[in-house]
Amino acid sequence: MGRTSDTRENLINSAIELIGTRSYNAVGVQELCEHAGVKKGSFYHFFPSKRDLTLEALDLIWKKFKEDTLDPVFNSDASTLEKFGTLLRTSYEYQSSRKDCTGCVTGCGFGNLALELSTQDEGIRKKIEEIFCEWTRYLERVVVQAVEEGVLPPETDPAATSQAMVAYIEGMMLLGKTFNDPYMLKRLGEGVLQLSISRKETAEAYSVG
Amino acid sequence: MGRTSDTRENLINSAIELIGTRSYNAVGVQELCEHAGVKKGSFYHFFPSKRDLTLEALDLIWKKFKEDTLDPVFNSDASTLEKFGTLLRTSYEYQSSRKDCTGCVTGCGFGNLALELSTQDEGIRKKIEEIFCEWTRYLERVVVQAVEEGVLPPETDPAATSQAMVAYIEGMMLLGKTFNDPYMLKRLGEGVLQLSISRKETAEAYSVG
DNA sequence: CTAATATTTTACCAACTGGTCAACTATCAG
DNA sequence: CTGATAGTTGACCAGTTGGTAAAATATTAG
Repeated sequence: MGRTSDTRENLINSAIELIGTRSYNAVGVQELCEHAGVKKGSFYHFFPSKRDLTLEALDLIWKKFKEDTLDPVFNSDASTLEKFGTLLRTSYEYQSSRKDCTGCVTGCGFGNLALELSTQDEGIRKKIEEIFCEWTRYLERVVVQAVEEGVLPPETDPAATSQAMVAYIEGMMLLGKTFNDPYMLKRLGEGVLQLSISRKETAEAYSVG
Repeated sequence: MGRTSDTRENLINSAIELIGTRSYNAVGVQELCEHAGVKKGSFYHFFPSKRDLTLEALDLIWKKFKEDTLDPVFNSDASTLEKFGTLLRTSYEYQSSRKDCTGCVTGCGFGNLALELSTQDEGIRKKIEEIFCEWTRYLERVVVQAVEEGVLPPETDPAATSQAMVAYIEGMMLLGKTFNDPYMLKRLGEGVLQLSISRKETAEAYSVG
């Protein structure tokens, strides 16, 4: 019954586009509405607040990232080396295209919002934490596979290593954005494989002082 | 001649404290003034804009970080392993204390502002880029030393490796903030040493597809 | 003691913030 | 054709945003 419309989706996509290239606080409800071709009243018909829109936008980009990148890459029968390589290359190409059309390397939408809002909005922080956890689990499976293939050493701790990889990838995106240089991702990408952490060895190495 | 005051310093310190625990856009000029015990007119007597205050705040935290952490650690005659270990432990302890007194892991002030403002303010982006460059140079010297000590393999590329380390540390801080868990830094810290990149080997490993 | 100067204060601004509400309109199921 | 329902609209709100300008007040060097 009643009318149907794609206003809801338009608003979510506008949020992804605008907040993704600038920041949460730099984009107002007004601008979001103008970009979506919608009046402010409609905004609050669909979303109780800007924050709730953002939460849904996070869900959507994570879903898309899984469908478009993570699943195709990690469900393929490629070697682990190829899988990591493809993931990194995809990130590089995406940031490259962002720079071409917006003038800026925009970085990772999750990392961006995490640093801007984690200390101020527990709900958003929690959501991104969960996304990072899921992402880590994706990588963990490949790390296990890599150990089986002999690409990573047998003492490798898959949980620690995959989390370190997520950290490294986020740091890579952060530097790419800071230097506004997509090529940074290409160069840094070469380091991910180095991150295989074997608990026993390294834990001791640092317990000085 | 004329009056003297510490209003300027107070404002810079307020900016470090407030923007550092929240975000640039979440803290207004008004609040900055209240925290510094100063009227808004005084603010604009010393700084042409909030942005300029922020630029100076960045200078100060970088200067302090060098004096309090980087210089003491890296000019010591400790082994490279101890140097990296101390740097990491200092980060952990600082974020730990932040959590104790603010309730939040606040992360790296440079990374925070970089992700929030890089696409919107070229001057701030450039300043943080320069800071990351200087930081990389600090680490590079230690990487060279580590190669000499035999802690890192002789094929190590010091420039690439030190940059990868900065990326990794920033990613570590990002995850620490996202999970609001200082212990994350402790666990992830164990991975830095793995990052020694030898150009020839890894570059080829990824040139698939 | 004075005069030049540095700092502080007060009052003000237009533009914008996120958000509300009630009236209005299009649309779909029966 | 009707009525319930879903979506749209525009006017409105109080509070805040970054920033301005001029008058008032300390302070210090000479």
